Amino acid sequence: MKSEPETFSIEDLKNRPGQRECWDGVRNYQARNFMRDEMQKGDRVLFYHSNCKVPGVVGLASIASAEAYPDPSQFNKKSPYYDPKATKENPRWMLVDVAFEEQFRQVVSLQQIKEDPKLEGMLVAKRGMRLSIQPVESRHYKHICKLAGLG
DNA sequence: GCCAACGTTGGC
DNA sequence: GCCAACGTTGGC
Repeated sequence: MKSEPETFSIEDLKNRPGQRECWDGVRNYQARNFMRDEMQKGDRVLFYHSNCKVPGVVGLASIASAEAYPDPSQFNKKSPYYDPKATKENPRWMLVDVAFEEQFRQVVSLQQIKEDPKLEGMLVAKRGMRLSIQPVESRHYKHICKLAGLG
């Protein structure tokens, strides 16, 4: 899951009460569908910092909600994520809660990901891939953890 | 700050 | 339903 650290960083997640937060503001259907249809409580997440000095995976999180539920910010007129076409009866945007697990001592940078043959095919390294939530293959996940120095 | 790639919008 | 125009993402 990608986030711009200036907006919401892994440190922010770590410092939230209960070290968890709802992943609001996703306004892309494909990303929404991943949260709604693919994610289950306890699933591990690679936390990725984008649009920053060293983009890359900065730590681990996990899915903390039993299932996806409507993103409250879509109903909030004061929110930058407000969606006038969404109604409570027919919400358009769903989210999951995410819990902090680990912060890597060192970022596994996008450049590292691109250069490592064992990470070949990772979506995040593909040209033009902007999707903010992406599936990660188990072998890629494991290798990222290894690079980060985790057992 | 540039700009390529992509997603969404809306006129027709 | 096509597609041009526009807005956003995000690496560089």
